Amino acid sequence: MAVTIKDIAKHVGVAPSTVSRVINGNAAISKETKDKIIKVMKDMDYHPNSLARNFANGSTYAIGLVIDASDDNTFSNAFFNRSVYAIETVIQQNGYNLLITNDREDEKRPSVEKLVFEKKVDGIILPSSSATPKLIGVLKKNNFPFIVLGEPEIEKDETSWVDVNNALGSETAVKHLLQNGYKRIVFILENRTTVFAKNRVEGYERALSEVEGEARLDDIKDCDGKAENAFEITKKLFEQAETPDAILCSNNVIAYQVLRALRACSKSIPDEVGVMTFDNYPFSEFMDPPLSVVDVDTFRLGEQAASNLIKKIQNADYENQQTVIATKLIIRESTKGKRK
Amino acid sequence: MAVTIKDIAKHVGVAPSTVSRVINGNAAISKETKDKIIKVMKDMDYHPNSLARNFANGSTYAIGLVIDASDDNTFSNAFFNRSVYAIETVIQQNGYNLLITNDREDEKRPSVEKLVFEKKVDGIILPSSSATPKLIGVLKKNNFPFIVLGEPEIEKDETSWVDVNNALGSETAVKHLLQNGYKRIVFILENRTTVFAKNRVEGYERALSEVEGEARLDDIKDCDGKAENAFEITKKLFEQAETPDAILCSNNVIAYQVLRALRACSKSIPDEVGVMTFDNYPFSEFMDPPLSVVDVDTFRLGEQAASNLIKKIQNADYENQQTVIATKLIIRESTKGKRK
DNA sequence: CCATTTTATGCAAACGGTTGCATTGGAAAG
DNA sequence: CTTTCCAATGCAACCGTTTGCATAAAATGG
Repeated sequence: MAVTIKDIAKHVGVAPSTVSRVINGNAAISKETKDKIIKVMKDMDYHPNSLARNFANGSTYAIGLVIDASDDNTFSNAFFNRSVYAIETVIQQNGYNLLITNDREDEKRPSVEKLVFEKKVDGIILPSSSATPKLIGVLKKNNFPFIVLGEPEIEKDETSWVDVNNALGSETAVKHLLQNGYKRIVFILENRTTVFAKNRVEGYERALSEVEGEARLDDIKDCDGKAENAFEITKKLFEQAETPDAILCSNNVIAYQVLRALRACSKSIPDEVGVMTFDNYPFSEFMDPPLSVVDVDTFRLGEQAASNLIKKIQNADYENQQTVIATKLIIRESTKGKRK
Repeated sequence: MAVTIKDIAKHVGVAPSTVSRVINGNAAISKETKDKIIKVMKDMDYHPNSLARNFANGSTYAIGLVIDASDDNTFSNAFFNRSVYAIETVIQQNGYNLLITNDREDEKRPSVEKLVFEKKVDGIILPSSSATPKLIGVLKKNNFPFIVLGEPEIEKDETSWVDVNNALGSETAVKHLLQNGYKRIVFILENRTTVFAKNRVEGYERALSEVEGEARLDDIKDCDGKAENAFEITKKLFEQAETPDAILCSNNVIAYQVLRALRACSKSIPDEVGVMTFDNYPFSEFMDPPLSVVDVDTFRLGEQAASNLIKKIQNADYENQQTVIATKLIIRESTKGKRK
């Protein structure tokens, strides 16, 4: 067996409690004793057993991150990664560990609830797609700290969440396009049913509503979850009599398909058609032409979520808080302006 | 406080140990008692406290996954995601939880070693980039179960690891190109120094060595870690007197840049130049033209790693094992053959 | 029908820390 | 020189479960 706190105590000639106090630094211990204990701990290569520690403290020092397993889209996951990285960074700085669980609904006792009931984590972060009434109910009933990543569909005002200002993001994007001479702007989304998609649509419509009758509101296209459909959708757009002169994409994969389609139709960017997309993938800068984007700071998203959750864990009556993170427009070649 | 095993015992009128045995189902308990206990557990909404449980068992039922924090490449992480998903799936099926840590070298007591010393996990999975002599030393000294994701640079034969058959993968790819009439094949890598890159180069050279003097071995280009450099590299290739007629890319981002460059040089694919890449990104199928790829099954990679590690955790003298996963050639448009 | 084995259950120690309370010795205060 | 107070440390209970050993009851065998 490994060396325990008692071994240290025995060797130094003090009580285990004294050693414990040195480890936790939460009580007055004479410098002399302290130094002796620290030395012996080093010499004996002692490491506190976190199992025992957690048990005694009634805390796991772990926070759970739920991942929507049904989201098989590698690319959007890639994007999510920055958030995960941020979350991990913040909670580690605060002495917590990150426990990741896929949200599988198919089991009798869903794994997420298990984390709560069995006290496997001190708090959880979950994507809005996992924030079902059932789960939220369980969490609230148990007074369990949690925060939602992305604006939830339910109990918006009674839960903590962080999200990107999607509405304002697309509003700004559309306005930028309008200012650069583009008039009929089509918005292509991967899946219109999510909350964030709705918010983006809202911003899109808001921006267009300020312009006199020039915009057509049926110019919102849905890829039905398959970004590659954007290729056909775009091609069809340009077969119509009245063709658009700008396309706003809800992500980079769609943007890629749009670029392909425009090439196939021999449309030049940005002269004839402006293209803009959400999500600043590292490589949008190197696309052809370099893409203007609505940059979403997913690192800050994760950072906010994590620090918020930790506050809640450490202070039970920390009140619910909704944080909205601003997007940033990055202007590149693809929206440089329409040729008159 | 939550309801404990003692509360259950009291209500049923048995000893706590009996309840424990029912929970673990590892002893003979009369059906009658068992049913009574189960009923009361349900009625009182009892859930075993895993903190206490883990403590008593001396096990965390968690496995640690180390992520190379220095790898800021969102795209390769996206790829890694499939492995993470697989790992999570397998360990959850076995009753373990997944704990994720970024490998930060900058701290005094590196977080990875902390996981080991403080018994925060029962075993760890680490990428070969984190498999430093120091860490491996610590793990071995503590007889701590671990498995490396990707062929490690050191102690290849004395550690467990899983990897993709990179050498054979590129060998097959090159042979396919040769068979389809391409003669001078350039290999563009993101970073030639990693083990897996070396293995790929090895396969590339092996395939070429079987052909009579037609191949030039200086046809290996390194992007110095920046995939976007592939654009310039490719363009330069076609400014030379003797131009290549096929390009093998070490990942999709490179492939994308290569496609761009070829378009800029007005080279047609696959007529004049064949293009092939590693990693079957969902969208390589929708590139222009659809890309032939060396498909790397990262799901299986993670799956293997996880199940291997679990065996090792549950059976201390399970011997080290090296698993190499075959790649698969997926032939699409981009290597259809050179026009004679 | 008694001896032996098996089955079902209880008892209590153990896991390795943490922490409230008690105790001691010495310093500060009067 | 007492009295008071505080800093430093020890004692022992406790956190919730598991498990080896003991025991009683029931089943089996001869």
